[in-house]
Amino acid sequence: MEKLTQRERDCLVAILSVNSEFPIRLSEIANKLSVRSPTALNVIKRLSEKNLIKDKGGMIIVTKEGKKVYKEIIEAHRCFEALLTESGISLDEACKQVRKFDYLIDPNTASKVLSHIGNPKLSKHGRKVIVN
Amino acid sequence: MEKLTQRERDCLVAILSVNSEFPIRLSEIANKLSVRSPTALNVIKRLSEKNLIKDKGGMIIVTKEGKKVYKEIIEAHRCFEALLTESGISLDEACKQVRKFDYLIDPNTASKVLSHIGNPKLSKHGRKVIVN
DNA sequence: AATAAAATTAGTATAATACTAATTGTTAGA
DNA sequence: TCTAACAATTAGTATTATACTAATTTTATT
Repeated sequence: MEKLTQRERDCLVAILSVNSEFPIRLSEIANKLSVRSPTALNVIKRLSEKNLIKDKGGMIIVTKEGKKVYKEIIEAHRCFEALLTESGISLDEACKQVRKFDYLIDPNTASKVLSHIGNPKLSKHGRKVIVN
Repeated sequence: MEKLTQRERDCLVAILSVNSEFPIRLSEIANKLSVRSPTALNVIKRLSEKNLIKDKGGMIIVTKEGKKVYKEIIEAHRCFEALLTESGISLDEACKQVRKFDYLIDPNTASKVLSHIGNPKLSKHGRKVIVN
């Protein structure tokens, strides 16, 4: 799998972190990324070229590969977010920090570290560990 | 401080990780980064623009700020490298992985995590924790 | 001084990022 | 159904980081 950029990571996470059952809109993505829609569309195109999403009748569909990559990012995120909160960093700050590198962590590495720190499922604040 | 890129990070680390007392040569930097000299020179120029290094009579001098940034990278590197090796990842692999994100870690975050995991000075292999 | 090695300049290219302006498409209300 | 509003897309431009080759200049070493 080709490496993602920070923007591509944020975009993929934005697409898959929607609560609603409706597929996310481009304008909503643009909003979440704080860019204009042509810029968002550009990121979308790159994610498509990397086969992480597909355009299915005007709708953004995340591919199997895309879901896999997303899960790996989430696992790495959870892992390091937990580490940071356990080190005394606030959940918000931890999330903000970890976003900058979770997508760079090798999945195998994340999984080993996650075991090492005891597979945390919840942040120590009792809040479910959220990615975005 | 402006954010560094991966290349700029590698370059700064290369410059300051030389054993010899002689200032590093451009060709040596190019070699370490596996790029041609014009490319290396380009990175050097960007580091200069960010006031991390200076050209002092044809010699590359690292500024106070550059040394500070370097130390922060090293601390973050040591911190996460230790975490990874403690999780059962080989030192070589840990180093390789951590290089990809150590320069993105907030120094304050690194310092807190470092305390949390017990301020490791040595890798569990008994080798001094090396950055490059 | 002559040659070899190193550094630099000039020129080109690509990928990622981001914008505006203009156009096309869609949709919901009158 | 028509149209106004909103959404998506295209076209065009710009910047930054990255990287190359070829040519030139500078610096060392015999």
